[in-house]
Amino acid sequence: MSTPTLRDVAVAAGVHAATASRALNPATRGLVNTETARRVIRAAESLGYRPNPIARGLKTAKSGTIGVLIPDLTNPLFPPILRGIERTLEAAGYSALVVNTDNDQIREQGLVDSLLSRQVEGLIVATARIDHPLLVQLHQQGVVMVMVNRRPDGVDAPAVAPDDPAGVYLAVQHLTALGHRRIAHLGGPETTSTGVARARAFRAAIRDHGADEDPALTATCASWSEEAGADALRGLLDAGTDFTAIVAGNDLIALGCYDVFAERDIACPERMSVVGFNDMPFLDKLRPPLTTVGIPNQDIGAEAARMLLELLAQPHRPPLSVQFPLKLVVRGSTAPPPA
Amino acid sequence: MSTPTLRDVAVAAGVHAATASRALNPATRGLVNTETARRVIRAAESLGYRPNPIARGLKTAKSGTIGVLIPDLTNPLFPPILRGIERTLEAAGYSALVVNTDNDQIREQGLVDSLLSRQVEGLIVATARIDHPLLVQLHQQGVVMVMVNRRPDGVDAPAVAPDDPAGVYLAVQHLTALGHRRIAHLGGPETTSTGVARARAFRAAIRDHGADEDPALTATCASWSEEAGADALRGLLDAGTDFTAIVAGNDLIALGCYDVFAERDIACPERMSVVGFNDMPFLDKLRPPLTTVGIPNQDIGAEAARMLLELLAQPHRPPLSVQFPLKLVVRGSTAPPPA
DNA sequence: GTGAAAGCGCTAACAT
DNA sequence: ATGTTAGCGCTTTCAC
Repeated sequence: MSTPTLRDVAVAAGVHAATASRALNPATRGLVNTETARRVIRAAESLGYRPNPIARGLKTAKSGTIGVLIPDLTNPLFPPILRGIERTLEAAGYSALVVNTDNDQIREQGLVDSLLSRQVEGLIVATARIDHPLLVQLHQQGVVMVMVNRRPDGVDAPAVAPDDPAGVYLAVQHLTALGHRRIAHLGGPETTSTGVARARAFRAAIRDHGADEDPALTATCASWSEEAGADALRGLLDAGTDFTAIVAGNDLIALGCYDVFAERDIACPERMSVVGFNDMPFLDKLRPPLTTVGIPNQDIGAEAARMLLELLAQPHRPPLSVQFPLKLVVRGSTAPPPA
Repeated sequence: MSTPTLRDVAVAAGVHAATASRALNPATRGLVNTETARRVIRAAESLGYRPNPIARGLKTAKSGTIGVLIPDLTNPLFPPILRGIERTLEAAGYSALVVNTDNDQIREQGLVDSLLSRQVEGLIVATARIDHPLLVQLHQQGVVMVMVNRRPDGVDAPAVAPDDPAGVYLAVQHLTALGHRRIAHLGGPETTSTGVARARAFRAAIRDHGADEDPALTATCASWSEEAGADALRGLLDAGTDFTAIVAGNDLIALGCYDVFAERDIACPERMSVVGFNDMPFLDKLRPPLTTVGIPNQDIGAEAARMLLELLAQPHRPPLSVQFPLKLVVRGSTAPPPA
């Protein structure tokens, strides 16, 4: 009385299991008599037959499953990405096996092992550090993968990422248009490619807009967190550096700035402007609402999944990477500098 | 040169595949000579053998996989729950197959079909509506499941949920202690058990604390969202109802109140206090920071997973439900009523 | 204690 | 166009 098997369907339709298989699979249905096919399909329906992808996978060496490596699902950046991934995979009959690595290399190793032994056909990796030996190794082993947001050195896999430089450019442009000349950057960790890329883009954008190029205006945060952002800002302030605006490496770092503003009674945006990066949810509820660079995360996820599916279909395509355009979301945390 | 199979290990160790299987499985290792077992294990290690759970599953009818139904991963309530689930499953050698239902019944049906055909051993369901025919049906079919947060009528599965009445009680207690007598409730939709339970608990708490029991003080939101919360509050205000504090059905609804406060120039907390429910991230960054009832979501998820595993191990256990204690997080959105 | 053999549900040659 | 056979990688009787 358990779930009916292909054999049951075949018996009910009066055919051999192989024929039933062919009839049920749209790709091979052409090989079988239309009338027989209809009969098999009807039998399958009336029995409530559902194919067992596990058994199929054992035979075809395809699991219909993609592994997704996320560092921390609690970071609001990732759920929309995952959403996009799932939608796309789902439409293609694939499922996502999602794991949280907690940015822990040991954990990651174990989780990847587990994914691989579960026969995932490919990996979508949103956890890349610049130096990422595990990924290099997997890539060499021929594991098909697509990177999201970041691409480590030495891994020649396609990546889909926001166009960070363009985003930073938008932020700096906005601030200089408001009249700011001394703009600080609170960058993400130098161990992340995102951190490095945004910092580099910041320097270029400052130059392009003719603002002050002062190395003292750049600080690096120990992590992408409020605390690290607050620490970095305190450092800048304590050093006596003079500036009227901040481009934060991401929204969390910008939130850290808010903490310091409260601590030291700095009026935002009157005395200091800040721009975040990511457009996390609920930023519009802050006081002041945070001006930030918005990233189309769901689209990015969807594109990553699309690319992976394509790569699986055509293993020898050149790995093209794509960059998504960003948009500045202007809210209340930016204003002209104090006179 | 692909990944080594059990047979390869067996050959390397000079034994039969069956023996290798026994040696590698801790549960059956006792059946085999200690020395042979050691040899097999060594061979497995040196070949980098990793068992194929798919093949194992085909034989044992166990996939090592649990389906998790989430309405919307973008809702910050769910990532921590999922975190707790994954941690627990992972420790037990299980993996989670996570799907977003978008609260869409058709979609949900399809996703559940897909999970079931992927042979999930059980379901953790965080999407329950009060009336949920699909779950009733699955439950009748003997699908093992555990509910998170809500339990629909007619489904006799264990549930792990926050102790909502206790949370509402804390909120009301806090407000009455501050001196509020006329307290409004902006409840969640009546189609959700959470909405109904919290509204009921609100009335009871009001009575227990001797505050005004006025039916006009209770409104129901069309959904658990900012917009719906704002709409409900506008309705109450427009009706001329008099009150000095609000217990919102959840944080999103409370955020909707903030919008209306801004719209109508109502000072919070001076003229109106609000308490949320859930303690979403970043609530402490709002102006004013939101007082809310905190829910140990990760613990809840972990417990749900634990219960499901237990249920799988002992199918005929009585379905015990558990309720998690909540704590009030007092921030800046609550103060004594205006004099 | 270990090997032989069968089979989980399905699909892909191969044969008819 | 359909049936036969074999086998994916593993576990589990059942013999020995």
